[in-house]
Amino acid sequence: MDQRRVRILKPGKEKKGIIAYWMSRDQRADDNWALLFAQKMSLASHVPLVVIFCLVPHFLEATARQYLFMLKGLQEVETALATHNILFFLLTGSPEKTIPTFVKRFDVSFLVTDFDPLRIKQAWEKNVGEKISIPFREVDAHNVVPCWIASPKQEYGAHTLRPKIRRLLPEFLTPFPKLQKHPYSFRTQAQRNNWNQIFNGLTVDNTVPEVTWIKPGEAAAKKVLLDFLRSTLAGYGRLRNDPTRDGQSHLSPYLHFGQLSAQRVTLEVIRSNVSPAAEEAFLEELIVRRELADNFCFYNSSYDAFKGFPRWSQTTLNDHRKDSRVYSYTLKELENAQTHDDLWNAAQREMTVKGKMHGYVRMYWAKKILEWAETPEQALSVAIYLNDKYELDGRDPNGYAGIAWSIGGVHDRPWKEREIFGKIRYMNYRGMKSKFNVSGYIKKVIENK
DNA sequence: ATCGGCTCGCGCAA
DNA sequence: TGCGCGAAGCCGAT
Repeated sequence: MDQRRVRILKPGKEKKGIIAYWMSRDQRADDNWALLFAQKMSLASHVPLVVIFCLVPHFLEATARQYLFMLKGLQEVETALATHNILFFLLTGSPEKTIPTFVKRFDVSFLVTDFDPLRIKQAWEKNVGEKISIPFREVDAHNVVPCWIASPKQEYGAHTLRPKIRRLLPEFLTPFPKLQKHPYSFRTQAQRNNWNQIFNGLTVDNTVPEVTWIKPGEAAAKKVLLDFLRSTLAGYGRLRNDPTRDGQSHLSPYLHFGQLSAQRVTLEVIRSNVSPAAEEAFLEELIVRRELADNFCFYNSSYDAFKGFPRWSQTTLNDHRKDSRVYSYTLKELENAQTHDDLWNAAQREMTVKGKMHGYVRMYWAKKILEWAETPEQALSVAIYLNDKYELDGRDPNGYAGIAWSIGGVHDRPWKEREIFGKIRYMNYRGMKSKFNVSGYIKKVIENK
């Protein structure tokens, strides 16, 4: 494995004792560079390997929809790890407490975690590091090109990140070694996790129910990937922006929870021998756009705030604060899809019912919130609130970057100045109608197809 | 249907 | 210092 994937969070020499991988963003047994790295270290030291996951109650306001998708995936991870002689611990509570306690209790000698650019994970890592005295490593198991290697700074747009990724891709797009059956067993009194008890004990928002059109877990993810390669990839470039067609990959929930590796998807797409145009269109989204979102969140800690917008955008939005808003809605009205705009209502309804709004409509949806909100700050917080509450892949850098693009011109350029938006790119109903069959989309959402 | 202008600033060439 | 060009568009002219 390329050592540039690994960052040293805490240096130090390894003592005797087991090695632990604190799994967080990359919730899978296969194709996981953080797990593979932890196993390599354990094999070199001839010690057992364990995997820990910290279940945080009320994580960033996540709902039953997201918790159940995640936990069912983790249940599968436990089984897969067990066949490799690796124990899986599900701890409940804040990682800042549970991880150091675990390290002490089981004499962990070396700690590995996976990379996540969001503030909360970065803070957890910092606080865990301060409370332990063993070496601590972070592995970027999510991106094909590790975030800090792709670029050392916040990029201005896809066009500045793209050439950097392209140059490094041959170095990082390598096949995955197989996880080995671990030869060193961990003897402990720890009992297997009681999943029913975990599901029933959840004290999260139950008003947002599970969805059934997409199944959680690594096995389901691989099946969806196969279906995509077989039937959708060839037309991806042509159909992905038409929400009345089934032209998307549907992989984002799996990628978000790390139930599927973007690098695995890339390898399979290339192996599929699809046309170069379709391959390029899809890899642009899968790699360049996703890794740009990680870059944005990692290097801009205000990724969900007005002050995280580029200067020109803050200036122009400030110039238009006093513009009169023609429409205005309460959060409840928005949440219940009760606006005058039937396309917007359909988009909102698609999200609340399916847990996934079509990518192209998402831009329109967020820009309308800016148009109707009293301030850009309110627009931002409402869009993030709704996205994180209903989307299966809420709380993802992709979501924050997408909303910042729509409302704050992040990774975009200025356009013709107008009311409220200032120089932020404008989108309207007329434009949507010229791009796809709006009434067909609305009908499709209402019929829940 | 198609085209240019809108408007900012990076990044590279010179 | 100059210049080309960019994540998803709009608008008006032709």
